[in-house]
Amino acid sequence: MKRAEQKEKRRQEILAAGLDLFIRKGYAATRTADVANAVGMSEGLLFHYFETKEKLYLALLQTAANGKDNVFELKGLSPIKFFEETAKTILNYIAKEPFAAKLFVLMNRAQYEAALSEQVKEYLMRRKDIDYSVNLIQEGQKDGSIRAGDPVALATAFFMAIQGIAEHIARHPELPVPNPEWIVDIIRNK
Amino acid sequence: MKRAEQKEKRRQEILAAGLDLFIRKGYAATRTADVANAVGMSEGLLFHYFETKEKLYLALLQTAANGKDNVFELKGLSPIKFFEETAKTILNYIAKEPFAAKLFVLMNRAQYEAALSEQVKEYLMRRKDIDYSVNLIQEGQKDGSIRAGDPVALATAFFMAIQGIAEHIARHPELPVPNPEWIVDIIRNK
DNA sequence: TAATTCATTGAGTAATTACTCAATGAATAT
DNA sequence: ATATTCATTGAGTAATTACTCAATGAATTA
Repeated sequence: MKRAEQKEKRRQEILAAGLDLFIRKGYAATRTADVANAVGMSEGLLFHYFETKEKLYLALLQTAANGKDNVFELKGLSPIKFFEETAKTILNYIAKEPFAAKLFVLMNRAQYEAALSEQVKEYLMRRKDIDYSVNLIQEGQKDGSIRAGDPVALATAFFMAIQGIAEHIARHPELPVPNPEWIVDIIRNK
Repeated sequence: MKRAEQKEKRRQEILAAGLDLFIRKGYAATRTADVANAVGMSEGLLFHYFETKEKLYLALLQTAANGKDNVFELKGLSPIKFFEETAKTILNYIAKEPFAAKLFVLMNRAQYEAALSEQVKEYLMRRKDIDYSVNLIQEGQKDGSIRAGDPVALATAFFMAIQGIAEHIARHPELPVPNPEWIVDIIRNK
């Protein structure tokens, strides 16, 4: 069974190289030749592993979607705890799992990337995190744990702050990762 | 002088359409045909106004660079005041001047966009805002206005949070804009 | 009015690039 | 040992796309 192992290993190499290039240069600007080059294989061979460039992208999105589900298995927590755990989970991932961090970036970017088929768009988060958390924000405002203000604006600020930080750190893994509690202070009532 | 006025007006239309598409789809994915279409002109005519797609991009970057200089005429303020003014200025721009907001997004994205010539790269911010503000963070930590923690991580958190929020709002102008003070609370000492 | 400038178009071109495919040889199975 | 599978290559193709250019007619100038 050596062949199957090797094949899977090669597949993962392509996925990693593709992910890195996609989040750095964007989907459209990433050439299949670039990906093949990064892995150290001929361009032709790439298509032995993934039928099309878009299917490579799709495979990454599916992986990301699965990971994201896990991150958001955080229901049932008190409002402020939910946001604390969310920030902590995502930023910890970024520090310890660069691949996961890049997937997070890819996932959020995918919404805006053009030139993607309908099939791909099915895998996109429709900013459910924000929708869901708007309710939580309102609860938190009632129990006094979250500051006053427009709940949508608060949710946007929280998630987009994490998004901005995650994008930057995913591209510059050498930089120190901010403390998740700092981000929670965007919405926390003091 | 009607001709010159019309020409300048048309030029601005192209710049606006290009900017919107560039920040939505990215430079590489934006077709010159898309831009022409958005303005309502033939693709050929576009090249009567801008020699190349890249020179259109460059023109936008130059505009952005000028605007940015103004935003960062904020030296001489106390550390925490600097960050308060920075957050306020940028987020106010986003609310009131969509064009300026999109320029801000473009500017920050440009660093990562591939397929750009050396000429373009001269116009890119080298994250001077972060470099400069690391010193300010340290001062603020001494005078007690800014919380303890790695200054680079704090500066990253602050600017990347603004970046993430700005990107999102520039693309969804209908959403409520977060209060700048919330963002400053990322770094503020309480 | 006549001459001239120039905005505008649409068809065409050269370059790029995602993807194909026939050929090869090394690993695996028999 | 022989046959077979399949990873791998590199040359080739069709499609896309940035950009060109000759032609046109409307606005401007003389």
